[in-house]
Amino acid sequence: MALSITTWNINSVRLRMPIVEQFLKSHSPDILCLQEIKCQNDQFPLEPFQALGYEHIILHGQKGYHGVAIASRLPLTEDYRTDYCGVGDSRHISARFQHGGKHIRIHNFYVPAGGNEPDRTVNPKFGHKLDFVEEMKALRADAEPGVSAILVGDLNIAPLENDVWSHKQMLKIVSHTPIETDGLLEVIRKGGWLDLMRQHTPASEKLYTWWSYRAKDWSAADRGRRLDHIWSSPDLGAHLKDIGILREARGWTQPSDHVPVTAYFDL
DNA sequence: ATGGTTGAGGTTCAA
Repeated sequence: MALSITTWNINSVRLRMPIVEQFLKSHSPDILCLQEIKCQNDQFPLEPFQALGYEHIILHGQKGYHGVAIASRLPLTEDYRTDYCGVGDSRHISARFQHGGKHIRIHNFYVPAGGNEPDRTVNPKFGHKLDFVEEMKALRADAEPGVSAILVGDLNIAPLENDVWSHKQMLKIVSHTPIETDGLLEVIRKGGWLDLMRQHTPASEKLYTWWSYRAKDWSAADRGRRLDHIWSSPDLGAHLKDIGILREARGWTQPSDHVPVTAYFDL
C-alpha cells in the first residue's frame, strides 16, 4: 500500500492557495502538513482542500503568526495540540491514521526561528528556540505501543554540515550553531527517530529545502539550508521508497521560501 | 557590520 506525506512551510496559506492547489493536483500526497498558515482556524480555506479530496483537516491556527494544519485523504483520529514552552503559540498538531494495516501517529511541528543573535542572554527568541528543542527531547517515536510514528515540519535547524551551503560560514548563524544542531541531533537520538531524508540521501551530499527571499538570484547563489524534516519510527525505515524535494516550487509565482518535501512509503 | 525580502495587520514585528 502506497503512502505519501508532504511537509511544507507555506508562509500564509490564504495568499498561497493557487500554488497549494497546483501542488495537490500535480503530486496528490495522501497527507499534507502545513506550517506558518498565518491565519485563525475560521479563516482557513477548507473548501478548496475538500474539493481536491482532502476531507479530513485539523487545524491549530493563530492570528497573524505561526499556525499548523494537517489536510488528509485518510481519516484522522485522536488529534491533539501541544503548547510547547507554554507561551500560547500554535506550533504543534498531531493525529493518528491507519493505512496498509498499520496505525501511524503523525506530528507536525513549527519550531521557533530564534531571531538573529545566537545568544539567549541578549536574544529571548533564541532562548525560546533552545527551550522548545529541549522540550522536544521527551517525544518518543515509540510513545504508543503498536503505533508507528512520523514527525515532520519546519524545525528551523539544519543539523548536518551538508544541510547548509557553507558549514564554516554558518557556524555562528542561527539555524546552524552547534548548540542548535547538537540539540536537534539529541532530539533524534533520545526519541529513537530516523532522519528519513538522510536515510535516502547520504550525509556527504548537499540537501536544501529553503532559500532566502533576500537573495537576488536564489537559484544561482544556491545558498540553501535543510530546515524542513521528515523523521519516522525505525519500523517505517524499510518501507521508505523515495524522498521528493520539489526545488522547482521555489520558482513558482509568489513562492514560499520553503519547498514541499514528500516521503513516499510502501507499507 | 549591514542589508537584502516577505507577510499580517496595522503604521511594526517576525521570519
